[in-house]
Amino acid sequence: MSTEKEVTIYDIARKLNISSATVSRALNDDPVVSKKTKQKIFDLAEQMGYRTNLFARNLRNNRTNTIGVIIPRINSFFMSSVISGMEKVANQSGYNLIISQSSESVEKEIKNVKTLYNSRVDGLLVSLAYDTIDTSHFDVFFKMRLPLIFFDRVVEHEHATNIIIDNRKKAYEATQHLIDQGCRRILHVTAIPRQTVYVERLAGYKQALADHNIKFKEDYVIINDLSHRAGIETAAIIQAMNTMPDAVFVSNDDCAIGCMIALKKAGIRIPDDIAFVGFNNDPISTIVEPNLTTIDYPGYEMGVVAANNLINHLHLNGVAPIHTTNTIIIRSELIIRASSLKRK
Amino acid sequence: MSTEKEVTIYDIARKLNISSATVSRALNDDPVVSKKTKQKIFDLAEQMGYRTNLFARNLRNNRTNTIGVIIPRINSFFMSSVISGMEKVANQSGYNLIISQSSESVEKEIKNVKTLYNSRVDGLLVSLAYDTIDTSHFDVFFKMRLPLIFFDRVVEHEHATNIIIDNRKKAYEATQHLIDQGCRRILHVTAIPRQTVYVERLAGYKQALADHNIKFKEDYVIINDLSHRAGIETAAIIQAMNTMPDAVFVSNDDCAIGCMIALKKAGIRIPDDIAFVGFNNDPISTIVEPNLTTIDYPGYEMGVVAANNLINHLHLNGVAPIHTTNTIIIRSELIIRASSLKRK
DNA sequence: TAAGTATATACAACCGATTACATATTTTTT
DNA sequence: AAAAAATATGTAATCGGTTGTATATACTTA
Repeated sequence: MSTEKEVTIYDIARKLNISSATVSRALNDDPVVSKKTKQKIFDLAEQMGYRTNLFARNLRNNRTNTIGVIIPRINSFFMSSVISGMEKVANQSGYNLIISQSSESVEKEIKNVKTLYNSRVDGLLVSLAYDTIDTSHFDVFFKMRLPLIFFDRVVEHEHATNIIIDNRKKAYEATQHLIDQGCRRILHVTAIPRQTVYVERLAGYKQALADHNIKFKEDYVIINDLSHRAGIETAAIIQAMNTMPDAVFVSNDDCAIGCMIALKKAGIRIPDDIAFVGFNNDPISTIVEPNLTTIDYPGYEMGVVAANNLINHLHLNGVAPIHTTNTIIIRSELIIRASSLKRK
Repeated sequence: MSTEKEVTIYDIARKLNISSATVSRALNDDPVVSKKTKQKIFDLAEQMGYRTNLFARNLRNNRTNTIGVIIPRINSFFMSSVISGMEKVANQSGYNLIISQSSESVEKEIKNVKTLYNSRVDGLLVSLAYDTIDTSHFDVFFKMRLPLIFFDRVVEHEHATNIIIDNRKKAYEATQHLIDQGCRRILHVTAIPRQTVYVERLAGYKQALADHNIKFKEDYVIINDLSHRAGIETAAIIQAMNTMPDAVFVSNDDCAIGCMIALKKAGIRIPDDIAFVGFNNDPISTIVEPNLTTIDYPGYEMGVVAANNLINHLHLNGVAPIHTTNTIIIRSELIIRASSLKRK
């Protein structure tokens, strides 16, 4: 075994006594090259173990066939499903994915944008960090007319497409479902309503209450980081209340389950004393007892749609500017399980 | 807003009336360039919004600062943790990660290797697909002396480093623990012992039985794909047995939990009738009731170690050939929870 | 001050593919 | 058989950095 020198089109050209231009054309299947020559070139390339030097190509073409992805964190069921979907689509279309995590911090997100910009990705798929409000760090992309798609945690932007689910409607449905079960004191546990997702969910929750003549109470909204641990803490808060709620609608399954388990340990019956609805439809929602009612948030599909959309746009190459489609709403669904069924 | 032309070192050189070579050297902080000139160049580069063209650089340097990752599937807790760890390390060292999924198929894996090879990744981090036995598709990498690290699903190879946990020992401990709890009819549910991981676990299981004078029975080993669904099917098999086992040691939490829940539904008490031990320490193992005894498999750490190792090797640039370290064993641990505690 | 050394900058080739344009070869038409 | 058209191939510039070598300038030293 020894390090082999890379084979170039020049090597092939020399051996066949033809010009490198012809080799290049042949390898790109240019119809202008005769079938005979093409075959010779293909065969020799194969035999010599030729592989395109993508830098040389990209340097000329000024395209990388690479898509940048920025997400808060990869290791949740939802996010890894999204990535899985994106990877599949990208791979099929000959694109590579460069994934970077913002770890929920704007600073890191800004750094990531810079890195990906310098890596000359052809476009960007982004789910915003927890505390991103100002999005001017993406301006470099808009300036260079590079397509950008936000998904899940999005922000309205004239030059970007958003891919989301109808958070308001689903939150409405979740709340209404609880009301239908006879609940009246419904708590909403969510993250700071800074990101649209949470604003919308809160709005849906409020609307459902209003539509059923239930008065909205400020202290029935609990704000935390939606972690499992936060769920446990929320359980303590609930137990300390004068009148306990009869239902809790949480913006994420992890947190919902943390809370549910803690309450169960304290002897509170789910759903009889307190009904629960989560959000995301993580696999854990079917493991916990009772199984958690939740909103199915199709991560894989979201990843597929986001990547497809970006790649389509890249192929149209500016023919259809990205702001023609502004928002894509993915189908999502309330899945009713035992944790919220008071009336069997 | 308008598409801006990219700024090159030539633009900077022209404006400052110096040569592009000096600009290039200055931007790479070459000590041969005077401080004054450097400052001028830095300032102008900043002001003009210069960014390095990585293709041009890579074309010259023949390095990409990119690491390829091939995994069976990203959307499991374990794998996404691994990736998370890799991404963190890579990002810190200025490397990009290109992740591709083999979807547990050799064919796809072969395709991925080719793609990554053509993308000129500097090295490869690989966890093998379910049915990969022959690994000759990695030969191109060895041939070009590109470093390759296997993790989790590994294969012995003279030129690759393996990063694993001590599967045999941990399986031994898990089995011994069950024996200590008084179990004697211990079932082992695992994948086809084709990949070392499963071979080792099976070996550890057998060894523990042997060391405690329990006769190994061929039909106490159940082979499936370790999915949740497979767990449910396994529950049916167990119930159909003449004498049911008093313990089950499963090679993965997902499958263990599927089986456990199905048995519970059938009225079998866990752990009193049948004790359970899983593998991986997925978050679900603390959600299910009773909580699942399992082996903590530190994915994040594994990702960190794998990426660190590869990058170290890249920086040493052949000084330390990769086969000097052949195997790295990550610490892992049996975590005892209620699902296996017969003696409280 | 002249020679010698150190420091700073410039020149130009190079990495490997792409492609507009020029030229050569073959085929078709008259 | 000559001209026209169609087809196939070649020439050379280009993308934007990097770097070995040459040259120019400043600083020591004798």
